[in-house]
Amino acid sequence: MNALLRDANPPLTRSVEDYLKVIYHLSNQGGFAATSDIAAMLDVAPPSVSGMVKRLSETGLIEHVPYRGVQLTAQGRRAALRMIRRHRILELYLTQHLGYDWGGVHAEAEQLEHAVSDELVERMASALGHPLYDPHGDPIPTAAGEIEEAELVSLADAPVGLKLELRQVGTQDSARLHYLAGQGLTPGVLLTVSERQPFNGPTTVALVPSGDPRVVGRELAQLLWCREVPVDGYGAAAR
Amino acid sequence: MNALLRDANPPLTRSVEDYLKVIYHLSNQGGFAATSDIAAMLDVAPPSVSGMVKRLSETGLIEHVPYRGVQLTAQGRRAALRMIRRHRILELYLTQHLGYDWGGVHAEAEQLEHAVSDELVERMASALGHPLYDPHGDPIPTAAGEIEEAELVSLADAPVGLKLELRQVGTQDSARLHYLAGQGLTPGVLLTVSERQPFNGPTTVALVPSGDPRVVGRELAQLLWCREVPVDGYGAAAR
DNA sequence: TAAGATGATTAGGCTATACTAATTCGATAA
DNA sequence: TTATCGAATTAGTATAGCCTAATCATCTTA
Ligand SMILES: [Mn+2]
Ligand SMILES: [Mn+2]
Ligand SMILES: [Mn+2]
Ligand SMILES: [Mn+2]
Repeated sequence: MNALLRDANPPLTRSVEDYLKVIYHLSNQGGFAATSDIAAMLDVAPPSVSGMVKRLSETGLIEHVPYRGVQLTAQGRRAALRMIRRHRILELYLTQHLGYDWGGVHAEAEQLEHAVSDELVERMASALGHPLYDPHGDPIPTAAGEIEEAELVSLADAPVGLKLELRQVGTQDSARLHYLAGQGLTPGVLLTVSERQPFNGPTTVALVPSGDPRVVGRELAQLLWCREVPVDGYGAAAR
Repeated sequence: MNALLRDANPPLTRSVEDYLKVIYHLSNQGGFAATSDIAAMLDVAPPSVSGMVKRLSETGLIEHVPYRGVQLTAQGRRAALRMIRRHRILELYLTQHLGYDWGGVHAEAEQLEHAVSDELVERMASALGHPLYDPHGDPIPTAAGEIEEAELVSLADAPVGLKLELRQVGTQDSARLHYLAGQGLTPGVLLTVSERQPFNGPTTVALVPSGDPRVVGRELAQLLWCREVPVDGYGAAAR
């Protein structure tokens, strides 16, 4: 078959969709996604990434600077955000309508995101009342491809004394998620930073309004992304 | 990599899963599924089927008699029924919980059946109350791999005068399904055969209890599979 | 500034799945 | 009983993904 006659815009394969998502996450802060980081996140060998990168840049989904890394083009970014929308709507639907807990949804959504039709995604979004956040607090991109960019501080960096709303939990690891849920540390919770031990020590917080203390080690604290709340306090209701 | 060290039981690919399903449907009545019929149903070229048939028989999923066709082994049959269970539960879930109509579910389920986990399938089955039939009236295999074998007559062959319950609609074509639904011809409906024109002519039925007449051409009548109902009449309630 | 170390790429191969063109088998019909 | 025809198979090729081993580029450090 003549290459010129081949479909100019074939649908993306599931591999390509996953590559675009991880490139989005790795280059989100404006930088380049490195080959080895992409390889690690997708659990493939670095040469596999080099090969895929060649194809993706030929099709105009990414920009490749050899030995530096890659970034998404506008087209690639649109495709990535479409996948992220699907993934997060699926996660929320599975928790809200099918009894999944937030530690178990990720793996299921990782598969389903490639199989659902646009129609099904939008039907689930409707059934959920067009939600803005997934079960982990991550913002759901709109169908038009816009995504909320919140300025959040990690609990590991938040100064003592601050009152915070926990907004996002930055892991998909189900053991960590289950532990955090057991501690009552889920998106939407209010807390104040009561102290922090030196030398990368744990952070102690007090839940609001109960006042219950929680001691959070640095590894987990780095995963807890928070929004500062005015101390007089109706920030959560205003969200 | 040494072939002997490769995974002895790799998960089935989506292609393999679809081949097994169509072989099941084509060889259901005990016969052999022909290469060209498999090719037509999967919309691939016959040599592609020959190649796949070789691999599937090497892995013990089918039995191949060259130039005759193929049949499923016990293992292949189990795999096929597992896919059919997934497909039918998905179809029913999409219609019952997400507002799909019965003409639109098939294509969606055809993709999702390969992506859902066993856990998700069983959660959907629970949410549906462990249903026995899909939206088209087809029986849903159990998780253990058993399937109801009903003796049904096609409306095209049913003798005049008989009282019938419409049980299954044997097509996935959405135009035909929409038309039939518009005529009130959906699984569970009761009807009596009032007359049939000769020379492959249409069959006229009366809906029960309304008595409304419906004239059904031979092509559609052949798709309507019915169960005979005792004339005194509580068959439907006993189902 | 030259050597390592580290990370990226190229070279070469493998499997799954499809295709077209050529060939072969088997059933039917002269 | 053989010629023929349609179905099935084989031969050969392509693409998407992945791999390991070898090479190459860039950054760091002595
Ligand atoms: Mn995925
Ligand atoms: Mn999430
Ligand atoms: Mn179906
Ligand atoms: Mn399918």
